[in-house]
Amino acid sequence: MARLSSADRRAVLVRAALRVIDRDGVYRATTRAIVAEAEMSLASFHYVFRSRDEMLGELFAFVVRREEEATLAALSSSVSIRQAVRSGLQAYFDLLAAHPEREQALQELIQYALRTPELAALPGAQYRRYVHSAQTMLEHGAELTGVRWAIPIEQLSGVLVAFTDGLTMSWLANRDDSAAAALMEFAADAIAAQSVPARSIPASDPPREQPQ
Amino acid sequence: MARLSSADRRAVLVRAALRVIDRDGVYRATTRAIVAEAEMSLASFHYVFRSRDEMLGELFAFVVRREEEATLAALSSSVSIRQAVRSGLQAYFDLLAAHPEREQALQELIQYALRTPELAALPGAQYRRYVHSAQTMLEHGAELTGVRWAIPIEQLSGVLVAFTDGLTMSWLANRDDSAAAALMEFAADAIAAQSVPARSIPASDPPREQPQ
DNA sequence: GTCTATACACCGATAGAC
DNA sequence: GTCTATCGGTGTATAGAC
Repeated sequence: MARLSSADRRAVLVRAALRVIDRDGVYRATTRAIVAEAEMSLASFHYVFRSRDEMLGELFAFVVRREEEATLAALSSSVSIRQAVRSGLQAYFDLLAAHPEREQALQELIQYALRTPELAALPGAQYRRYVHSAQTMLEHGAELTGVRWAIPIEQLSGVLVAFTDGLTMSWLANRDDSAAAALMEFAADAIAAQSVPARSIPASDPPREQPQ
Repeated sequence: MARLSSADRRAVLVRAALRVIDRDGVYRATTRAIVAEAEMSLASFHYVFRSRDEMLGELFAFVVRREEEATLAALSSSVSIRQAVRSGLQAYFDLLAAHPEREQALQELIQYALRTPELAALPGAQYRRYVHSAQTMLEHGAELTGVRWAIPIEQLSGVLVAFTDGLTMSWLANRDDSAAAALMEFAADAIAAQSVPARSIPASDPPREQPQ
């Protein structure tokens, strides 16, 4: 194998490991399988990574970053906030349907990290980043469509993330596209119901639920 | 070890395996660790189970059954349907908070089963059972509080399961009780909003959400 | 820096004594 | 029916030649 800088070799190995994990699962992504995928020797792995777990930590960060970028890019122009939320969910679902192995791999990585003391803090951090992304989308969507949120935005972001988690779990389990669509319709309705026109005086009959 | 019937020995091993999985994860629940936990010899394991995967299949069925019974038992008497849904969610959450290892173990088992051809059908079946449980609860709750559902019950059951999945994922990641409570409030509102009084004439302003 | 060869632990599963 | 002993294989990680 050609001479590579340490950073380059780490990146090559992380990408190779990701292909193995997508294909065969975290459990089978052994150091041997990874270096075979990357077409390099086993010793080269341990020349740039102290351990397999160290590599998995770097891989986890890479995956979270990639996922974040993909979903944030999906903010389309919409006339209503309901439509904006709905199409944001659709963009996520399209990603899920196009690469189910990736989402499954991410779930496995979360479980693995939770069981590994050295990596146990990563899932919490990843989750906070997702909530933050959701918050950005909700704020931006509200601004674009001229509404504001009637309940605290942090709370609503958590709800949106929970919806996408639930969507992911159920679709991975049954691959039922129409059930997924129904769930997204429901979620878009329920979230949009928490919006009020941006310039209106706060209603005396306060927020909670029901039409917009 | 005393002589046991095959069925008894299988049950003993399944329960021991469950303790190991709760404590150390599916990945570390090796045949050796399991028989050590059960205080029997390795050969006894293979006397009653053809393979480790065969045992895990039996264990998976056991866990799904246990989970189902626990949630179905939680249907309390409530005056409003919102309150009924809310307390149903609370009952599930109490279970989750009391035994987080169990839910984490279940997630791992699902991932493992999806990667194992012999067990790949189990998660789908488990998911259908959950949706069915949710449907039973929603039907029963509606009956008790004198309402009916404005959208198809299968659809609403899927939503409820998605909420519990999202609740599970987020709480396992951040252990934030108040965020979990906020999510449950939101879910109870959103689901109860799909109910109408049982004896009323269907509203002319029809029940949000598309028919399927 | 990169390789081959190997150490050493542990895996699932089985043979064969009792 | 239950055990000890062991097989063949694979895991992570490292030693040492080049």
